[in-house]
Amino acid sequence: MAYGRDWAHFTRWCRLKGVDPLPPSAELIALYLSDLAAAPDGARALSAATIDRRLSGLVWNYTQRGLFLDRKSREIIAVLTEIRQRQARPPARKEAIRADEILAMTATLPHDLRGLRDRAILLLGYAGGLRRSEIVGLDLRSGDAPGSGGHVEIFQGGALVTLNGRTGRHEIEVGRGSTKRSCPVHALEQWLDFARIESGPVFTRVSRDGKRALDTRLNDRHIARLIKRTALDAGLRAELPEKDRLALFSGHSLRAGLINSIGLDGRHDPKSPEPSTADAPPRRERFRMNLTRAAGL
DNA sequence: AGTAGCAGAGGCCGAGATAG
DNA sequence: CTATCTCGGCCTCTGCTACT
Repeated sequence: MAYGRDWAHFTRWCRLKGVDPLPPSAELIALYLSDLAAAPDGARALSAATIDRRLSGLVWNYTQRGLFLDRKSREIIAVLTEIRQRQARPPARKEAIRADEILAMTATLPHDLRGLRDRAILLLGYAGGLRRSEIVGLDLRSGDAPGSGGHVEIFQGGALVTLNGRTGRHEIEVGRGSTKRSCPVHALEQWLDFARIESGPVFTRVSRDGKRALDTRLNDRHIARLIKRTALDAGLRAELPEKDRLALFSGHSLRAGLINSIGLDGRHDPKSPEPSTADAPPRRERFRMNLTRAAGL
């Protein structure tokens, strides 16, 4: 339970201040919260959202002890409002990546097995607007390999990515790109072919010499590192210092990039009505919304 | 609308494999 | 052997979403 750590942190703070965490006192909590926002003794200042969540943790902990902390008390409301006003700023956004930048990034990859894999990851992730965890969770065929979060099927017209999300499954159609160099489906086929992958995790580890595909699923952390490294190598935003450039690109950038380039609102809408299937061609032949072309690949 | 809870993202560090 | 590289484990922070 993550709330256990909230409690531990709070009681440590109380010890340092020489006060008793029990019984709950709104004044004490308010003091604690404002300390979190003020970054005491060199610690990093927490954001209002985190402080809010910490407060939830404390309320929960008090409740577990049969006690009641009123989070709506005047003192707490006042300090939270003050923190929010002080920190008011537009939410931090990761830099979105454009299609030409993705191509520049893939161009920095070598032509060994690892390079094929990473190229497929970048292009597929970008064209499908996938999260890093969604990318590494993909299986070939619908299987239940450990850690599976969905699967991908390849057809003539493109690839169909099916994600098993928390809120149900949804499908993403990834069409073919305008050229082989920019085509996510081609990159995927190349990787699967040379890695001799016929089932199980789509993206696996590669031996260090880049000649053999291993059978363990890739960790999602690799995606984040891949994006940052290739963005640096490709010289994107070269006018910024390296530290800023690293902070700018994250594993989220693939998703954000697609959203920008085709103007979606950032979420797949599972409630949007499926087109009538009465006389539509079979699902796998449709690829009605070519995200790949829309994304500029 | 506000809250609780979940899960995604990044930092740090170390394990394991391989190159020299 | 040591150096280097890739990647995963574990942690914290925080954004997102379901629930009330």
